[in-house]
Amino acid sequence: MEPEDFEDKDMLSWDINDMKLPQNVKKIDWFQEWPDSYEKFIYSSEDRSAQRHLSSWAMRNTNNHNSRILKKSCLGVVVCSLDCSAKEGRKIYLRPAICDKARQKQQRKRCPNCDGPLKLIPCRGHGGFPVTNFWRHDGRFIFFQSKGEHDHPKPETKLEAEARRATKKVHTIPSSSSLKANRGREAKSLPGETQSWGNLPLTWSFQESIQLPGSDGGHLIANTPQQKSPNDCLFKSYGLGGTTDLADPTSTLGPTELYEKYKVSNSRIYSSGDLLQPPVSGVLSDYDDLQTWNKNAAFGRNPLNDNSCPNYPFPQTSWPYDFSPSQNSAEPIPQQIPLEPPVAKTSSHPIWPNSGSELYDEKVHVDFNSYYPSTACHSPQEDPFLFTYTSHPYHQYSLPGKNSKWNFDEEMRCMGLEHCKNEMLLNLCPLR
DNA sequence: TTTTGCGGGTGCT
DNA sequence: AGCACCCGCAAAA
Repeated sequence: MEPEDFEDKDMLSWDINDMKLPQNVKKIDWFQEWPDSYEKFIYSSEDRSAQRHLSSWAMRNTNNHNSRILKKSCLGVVVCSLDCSAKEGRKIYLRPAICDKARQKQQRKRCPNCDGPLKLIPCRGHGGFPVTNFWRHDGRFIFFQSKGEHDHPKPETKLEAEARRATKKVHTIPSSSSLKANRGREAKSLPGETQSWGNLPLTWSFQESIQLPGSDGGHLIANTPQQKSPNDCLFKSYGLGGTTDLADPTSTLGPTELYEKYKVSNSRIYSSGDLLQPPVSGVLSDYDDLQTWNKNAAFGRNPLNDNSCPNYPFPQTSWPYDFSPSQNSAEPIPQQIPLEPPVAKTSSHPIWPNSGSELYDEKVHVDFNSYYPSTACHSPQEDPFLFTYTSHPYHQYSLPGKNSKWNFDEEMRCMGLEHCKNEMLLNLCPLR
């Protein structure tokens, strides 16, 4: 079969090992942050996340002696061997280091919660072997195929793990007396914390704060068997979206260009009305450098270039599919991105008051978009929370149902997490 | 220091 | 041959 002969119904019939892969792809997929089961996706070659073969699962490169197809296998998840529970019963699900050496080193460390030994739960979701992911670049697309179904909880995401390390560094660098003072308090509150694990409060609290159970886009909005990327969820949740217009030759903006176009200045995060705000008054005292705060608070996540849907423009209300919150959560939502030119309309995002109108600083960014992703887009599997904590190892929040329009206050109340809201800003500062 | 990709090599089926 | 996995290397972050 010639690539050109592929029809929509054949879009799923290809195999990563096929000599020829479909090239007349009409719909490309949203980047999947948590691909699971036996799935296949076709991403745009412009998709930065796809280009980087990203996954929130801890995937390590595996040599398959085929330079055309990149193969990665899952490393599983690192848990506390004592099966301790942190605040509110949350479990420890750390991201295994990808590097063998780093992973060995990691396993010698202690549980950040109880100081107990850590253990690695290997992935055996593919016939007893780790789940494997395959990536293949072909033409204008990047083909992805996963084999196996993860049989373990989700680890923290790459960016979350990086943020944890970064936070640790911040802590190990005495920069001010106030910082030192807070260290003492923090150390006291976290007897199990080691230097290596650094600022757990930040990671945990931040997750807790950002995690909006009720806004679980994965279930709430998309509610498809497979996980949606953070951005995916967000866009769907708010009826937002973008597209890579491969069908329209007149389109002058590719995904990357659109991404650049919609970058928002770092200063935006301090705008009134933003979900995340800079540390205030006393809280801020711990951080002389706002950027430092900003960086930590942001977890360095920017879906636009590091995470999911990196290439899709921000807010656009006009979209071939109705991803509005009102959509029945039980209804499957197309996960594919039709390659049709979007009708660009200006819209105001609930948490990006002026999103799309200003530019993000690529280096110091707060990416609200990506927050949801790992927090709000959970598969029915288990929920690692942003930092691998969860109220229940395999918890799953109830679905708000049709009227899932996100209301921060309401969600917090409904989920009995009112305190999250109250502590949110404080939690954003790792040195509180 | 860690991630990522690559590739040589080995052992198993 | 296909697969899993080990190892080391190099580039990049």
